Amino acid sequence: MVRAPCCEKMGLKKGPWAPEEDQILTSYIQKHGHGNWRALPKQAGLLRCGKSCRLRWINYLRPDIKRGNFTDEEEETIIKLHEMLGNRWSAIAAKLPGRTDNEIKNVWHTNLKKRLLKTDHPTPNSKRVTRPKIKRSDSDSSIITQSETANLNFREMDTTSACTTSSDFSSVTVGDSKNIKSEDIESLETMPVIDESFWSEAAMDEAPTMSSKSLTITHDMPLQYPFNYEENFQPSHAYDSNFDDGMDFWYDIFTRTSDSTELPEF
DNA sequence: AAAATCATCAACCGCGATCGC
DNA sequence: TGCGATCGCGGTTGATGATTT
Repeated sequence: MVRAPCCEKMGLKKGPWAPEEDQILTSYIQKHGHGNWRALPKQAGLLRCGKSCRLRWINYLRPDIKRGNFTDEEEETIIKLHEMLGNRWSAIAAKLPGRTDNEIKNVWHTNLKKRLLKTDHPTPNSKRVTRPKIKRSDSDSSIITQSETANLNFREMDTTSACTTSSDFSSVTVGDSKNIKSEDIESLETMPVIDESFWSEAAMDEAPTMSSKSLTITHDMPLQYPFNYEENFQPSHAYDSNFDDGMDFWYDIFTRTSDSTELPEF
């Protein structure tokens, strides 16, 4: 099999993405989705290879990306999952809504691996020095600042309010927007009862009703730049393959329920 | 203050898996 | 069923800012 020539040989651009390119890619996916990554850049008018576009979208531009530093709980989850799954970053990412495999991989190599070498039993509350997020360049600074700002502003949805699209579920978290602790993955005995209809096909199109009052669906606020999410974004286009795995995970959690209607303390 | 070193993370690369003709 | 095209994953690199010397 003959490989397609790499981007450089085709005269395509490499390296960091410019805000204009982000805008073009975002607009295109909003309007048309990403049927064929390879054809996308040509159709969108980008001098990038499809691979690069896909990576940019998945790791950075997707509206359901959670930004900012990892919480202790998230880090503990990664450590635990890495014990179980090894370097299967995409599988680990599927368990951490809003986080990408690339991001998790980076965190593992730059932070967690070293921490594990120092101590066999790291504690979530152990004091750590967290370096501030690096501002990579002047052109990127607005993106990072606004993204981080956006990340601080979760839009909490009432459990009975409408979740009309699949992407509404893409950042599902439980227990007051916190993430799952590693121990909870092993012992999930007190989870809320979810109506079966929640998981039905129709539920993706219609507003589901959940029986647990303590379950909260959260949704990351869209990035200020370059999105105009509220007006223009079509959530169906945000669908990602990892979403299936993520849903499997949540389904697994919620089906292991007891009579309790309260979530465990995360 | 400058140079050297370290840490971070976006992006690239190559390969195996999967898809579709 | 075979084969080419495409996708997605994991490993790696390199640019850049932070910290240390």
